[in-house]
Amino acid sequence: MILKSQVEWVLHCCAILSALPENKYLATKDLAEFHGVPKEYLSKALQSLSQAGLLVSTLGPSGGYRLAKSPSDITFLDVIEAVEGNTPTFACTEIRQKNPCRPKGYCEPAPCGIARVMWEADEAWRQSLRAVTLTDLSRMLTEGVPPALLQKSFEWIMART
Amino acid sequence: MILKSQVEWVLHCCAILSALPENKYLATKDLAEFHGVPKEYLSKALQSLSQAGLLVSTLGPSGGYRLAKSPSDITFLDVIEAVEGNTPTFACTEIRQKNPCRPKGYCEPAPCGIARVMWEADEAWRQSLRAVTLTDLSRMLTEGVPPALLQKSFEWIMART
DNA sequence: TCCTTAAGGATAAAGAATATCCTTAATTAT
DNA sequence: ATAATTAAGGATATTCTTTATCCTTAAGGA
Repeated sequence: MILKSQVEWVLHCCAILSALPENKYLATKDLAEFHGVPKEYLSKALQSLSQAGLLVSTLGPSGGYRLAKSPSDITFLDVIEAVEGNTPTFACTEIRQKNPCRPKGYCEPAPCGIARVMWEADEAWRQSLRAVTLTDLSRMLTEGVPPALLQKSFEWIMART
Repeated sequence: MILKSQVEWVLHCCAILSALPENKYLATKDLAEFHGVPKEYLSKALQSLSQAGLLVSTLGPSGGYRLAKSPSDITFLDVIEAVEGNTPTFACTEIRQKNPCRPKGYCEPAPCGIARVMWEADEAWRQSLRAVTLTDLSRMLTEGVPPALLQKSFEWIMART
């Protein structure tokens, strides 16, 4: 069980977009080049973020994507769920109903205990990811990085907005 | 991102095995029939549990599997990791190193902040699953179930040990 | 001696992840 | 106007993982 590589990509993209000035857009092409990932496939993931209401897009030259809201209002979970969907990682197939001793037509009163435990763990995971915003991300990704590299990266991005 | 169906299967199997008397074994065939899942494929998963030291197997007629230790000493996480492996759900590919502004040969001082957040969420998930044992599972799976059904199921199993 | 069983290797089928390509429509710059 | 640029989305291909199935081997019990 492993997350899509797109999750890593879009989180890095969000960090970049967090640094953009108001109403500036950055194109998929540039985000793909900056991160060394395939443009077309990254595009699919960014479309998902757009549909989830996390990004705003615009067409034409100088078009691309920007954040739809403040970085402090976008969490890791928002981004991940936009790409991965929000279906639980555990799919209960109710195999207890296959029990050969079970009376025909018997109806279980509650969800299977196994599913409940798994869903609770899922929720712990989500809770942890809900607690981190893009603002936190920006801080984490910049601290410890040489100022010269930060500056150069910033200029690289700004030259393409 | 979804867990293998084998995870559900072996958790149910562990619940059954928890109910076995000391030094009694139940065969893959019976576990597969009870849960209505393919015997050969279930077998692979049980082999994983065995290799992980959670189950003990024995050959020949009246052979099969039993728990290798007390149900209170086996957690959900133990079982899940035996089947799924313990590789983190987030695989950091270090795409920050693709940054075109990054000096050649520059070495990052610490793991990527994104990976750290993801790994922390992973740990929250694991922590939640470490907190539930097979003893807890037995209780959860039996409460609310009609005593007649429990009894019949127990007899079904005992008849095959 | 014969039957049953786990272990494990080989292989196949189905589905998901990872792309690539193309068309369309909107927007901007010239 | 026109041409260039861009996101959106459909179609398709490739690779990898999951989900099996089959077979052989060796061990244990009747």
